Amino acid sequence: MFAIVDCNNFYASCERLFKPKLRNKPIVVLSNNDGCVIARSNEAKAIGIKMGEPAFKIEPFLANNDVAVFSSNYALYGDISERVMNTISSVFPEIEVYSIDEVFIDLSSYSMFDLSKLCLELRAKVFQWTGIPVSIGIAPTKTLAKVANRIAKKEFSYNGVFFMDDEAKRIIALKQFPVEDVWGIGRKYAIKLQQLNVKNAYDFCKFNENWIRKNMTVMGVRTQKELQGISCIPLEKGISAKKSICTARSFGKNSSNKNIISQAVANYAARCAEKLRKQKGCATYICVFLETNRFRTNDPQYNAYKVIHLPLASNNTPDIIRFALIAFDLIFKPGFLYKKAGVIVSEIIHESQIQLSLFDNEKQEKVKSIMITMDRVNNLMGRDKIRIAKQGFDRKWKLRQEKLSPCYTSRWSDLLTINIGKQCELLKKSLH
DNA sequence: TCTGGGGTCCTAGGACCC
DNA sequence: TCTGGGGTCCTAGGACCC
Repeated sequence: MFAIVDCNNFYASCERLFKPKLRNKPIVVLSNNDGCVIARSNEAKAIGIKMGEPAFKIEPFLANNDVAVFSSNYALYGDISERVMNTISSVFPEIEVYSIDEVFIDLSSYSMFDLSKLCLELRAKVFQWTGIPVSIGIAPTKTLAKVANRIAKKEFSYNGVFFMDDEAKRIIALKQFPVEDVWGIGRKYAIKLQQLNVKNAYDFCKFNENWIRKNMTVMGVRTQKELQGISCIPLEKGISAKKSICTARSFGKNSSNKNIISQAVANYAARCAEKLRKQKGCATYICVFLETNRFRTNDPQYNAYKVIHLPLASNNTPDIIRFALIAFDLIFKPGFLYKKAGVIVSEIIHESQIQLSLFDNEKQEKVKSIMITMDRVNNLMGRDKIRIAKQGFDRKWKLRQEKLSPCYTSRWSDLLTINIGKQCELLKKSLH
């Protein structure tokens, strides 16, 4: 048996945590650059705000409906996520953290009869300890657990926990579950399937396996088996090292200025190097890409990328920046208004496995110790306190984040202050 | 004016080998 | 008249997830 715990409207719930006034009010959280809606509270969903909607298109609507709008605050969400995960693993040690707001639990060592009760208790505990509401789906496979989770979330009578514990429940659930919502079936496959009259998860379960294998690869077959109740996707414990790492951003303002964009690229490269060091990996390839704004169809368009094979796999910031800028120089063309740039590092090997060269080992060691010191200082004093000159100082390319909430739990200066005296007065009043 | 960012996995097909 | 059979490796592109 597996469970999946999914935080309800996670980013919106995080924003609400420290602003009780927002209870029962519509909230949306925007993507980087305040671009699109990426999270909505139930109230926001109810008034018809769509996922992925560009913010500028619905600005008047948001204002008229008194919707609280936030820029995304990943420092806050990451920290709250960690608290949720820690709470869950204090109860169930066998977990797989699947995303910032989802976690799978292996329940095979528990008695079937206790599962509902245990999960209801877990849900209450997470809410009490972190303030985040969650939904829990329990089923014999991960894919079915995802289905169960959806039911737990939608049918309020289940109190946030739905246990698919027999065949009848499985069939009823699958029959009412749209095929496009199945975990592993995306938009493209859904369209093909619907054309063949496969409308819900139950139809898919019964559908021709050969067709699925041919058109959806073994991944599709695996999904089908999982829906039939045959577990094919095991729980993955531990954090696996990334095979590629990408840092890419749209600029707050389009730019054609080579200097400004190269600073942005240097900064993305620096982020990649940091992420590499964090997982003790060294990259063999580095790729830099540039994009103009594809929505401005009247503007001249130019998209380009360049991959460079590093002479020696590396994770030190000066190296990564240097090669990123070489690649950048090769693709940059003047005269275009650039919207976005990014750096991807790939073919990542463990730092202990780098092929050392004959002569410059001493230098390598030196750079390595500089990086360790730099990371330590920056962790303590704030990102980029020590940086490479190429990263620049004015940060003209930076994101637009006009509605950023405080980092309540991860920055000293943003801690909430509570006026106890006033709270006591209010409490007394309410008791009378 | 304004439209996100970060990943994984699989396969077909080409190039090459004997 | 007739033109084999078996393999590996790499990459681009397409699908998916949050």
